[in-house]
Amino acid sequence: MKLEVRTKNENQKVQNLIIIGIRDLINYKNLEPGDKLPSERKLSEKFEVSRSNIREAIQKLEFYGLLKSIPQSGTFVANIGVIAMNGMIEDILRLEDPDFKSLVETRILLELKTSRLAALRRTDEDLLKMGEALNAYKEKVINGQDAVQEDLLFHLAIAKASGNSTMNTFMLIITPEIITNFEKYHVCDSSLAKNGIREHQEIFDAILNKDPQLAKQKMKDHFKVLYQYCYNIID
Amino acid sequence: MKLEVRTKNENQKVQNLIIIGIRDLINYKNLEPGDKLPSERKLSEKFEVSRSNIREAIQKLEFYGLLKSIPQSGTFVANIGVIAMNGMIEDILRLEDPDFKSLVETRILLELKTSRLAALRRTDEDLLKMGEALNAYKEKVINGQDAVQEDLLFHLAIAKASGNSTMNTFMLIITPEIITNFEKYHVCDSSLAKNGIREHQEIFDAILNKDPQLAKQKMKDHFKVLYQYCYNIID
DNA sequence: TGAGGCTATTTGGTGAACCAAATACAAAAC
DNA sequence: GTTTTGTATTTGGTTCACCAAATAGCCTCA
Repeated sequence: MKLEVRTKNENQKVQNLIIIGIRDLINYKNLEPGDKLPSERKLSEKFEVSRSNIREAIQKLEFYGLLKSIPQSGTFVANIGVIAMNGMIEDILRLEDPDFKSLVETRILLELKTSRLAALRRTDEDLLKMGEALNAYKEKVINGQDAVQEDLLFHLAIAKASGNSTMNTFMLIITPEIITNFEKYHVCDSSLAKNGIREHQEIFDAILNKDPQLAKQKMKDHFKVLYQYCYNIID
Repeated sequence: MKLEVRTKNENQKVQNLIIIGIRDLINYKNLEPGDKLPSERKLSEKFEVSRSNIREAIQKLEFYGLLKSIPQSGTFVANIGVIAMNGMIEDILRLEDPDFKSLVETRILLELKTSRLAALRRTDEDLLKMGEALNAYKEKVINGQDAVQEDLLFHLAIAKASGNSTMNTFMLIITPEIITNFEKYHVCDSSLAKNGIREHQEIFDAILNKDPQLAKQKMKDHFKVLYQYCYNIID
């Protein structure tokens, strides 16, 4: 087999072709949930790609919960039916990279909820962590330094305090992209940052006092400026 | 180097140790954003693990946007500062597996939004796909068959129509787990399913007529039963 | 006949060798 | 002194050979 170096884009294309192949295999061979896929070696032969490529594709489908690999045994179709399998694979194939606007939109949605949940569920330890993050943020802003990172870490602390691990994970996934774009577009400059201290403090207090409605409202206020700022940049 | 077979749990532990090692390296060596990490070989030597293990750990951090690998060049620290880096790595290490309750909670949050956005942004093509999914669902229910998959595919079609790729991705991530649990707990039995047709139709109509408020409300109604049902199971 | 154990094969996982692009560095050319 | 060119090294990616667990088939013995 000749050795090829592929660009990321080409690699993506190959992977998608393998995923299509696996989908067709499931359809054609009428594989039910729990059935075993052909071995990685056979698949690599059949699709005429390396075993690594096969493994990558399988890992991707495993990430989305469609397959399940078991060591020394085989790769199995997950416990969702063929219809859902086909639908989801189609969606995964067509999935596009997230744009900044969609990230901000999703962040706001998540955070209005996490702030509310945090007010309901926060433990004393959560509160301590949030306090630390808030102080780190304040200090930076007062010294006139850039505080985008500390800002986001405070928000992540809230997500953690929400007690919802899924939302916490999702916040972690979108945060780096948010930070990068904020720094790129100079969102959260010093003029915004001064209000930021007050707004963060208000959110913190509401969560401290276990007032979910107020926590959500204060988060909303906090995002109001940010949101408009972002949309001016984007549109 | 001796060959070991590790359980998934042990593997997780090793990976976490490597991630901690990388974090310490960044801190101790004061690596700034954009700086290059030691090569995979050197890291594998330093941490006394195989290069595969190093690559896995790097790929995980790359998934969360903290590192960036460039072929034939090196692995670089992402463009977020050391503070955010440390905070996020700590969060990633402590991240727990999502529980069903947190999944349902997140799903409801996402879908109230996607239905609203879909009503605002749906294209004719989106509508077509949603219609197809709805019909497939109806047919199954009328025939008295299990329709969990078709149910979820209709909801995924809405997520796609929302025009928000981030939310679409997140819905794809949680859907398989939702399906599995629903089938496990026999959520969406026939009694629920008959109301389901009407409720789905109402959501569809609201999106068709581009009425965001109604779409959200109908989605809320749809989840009301479901939500209580789930909570009875869980708690 | 069938239950238990033994062996050969198959499987996903792992590690080492290898690849080509990128980089670093020094020598040569101007 | 500066630029260019040639070469050796370094790098993440890729492939291949091997591992041990799991499995399947067969044989043995009761």
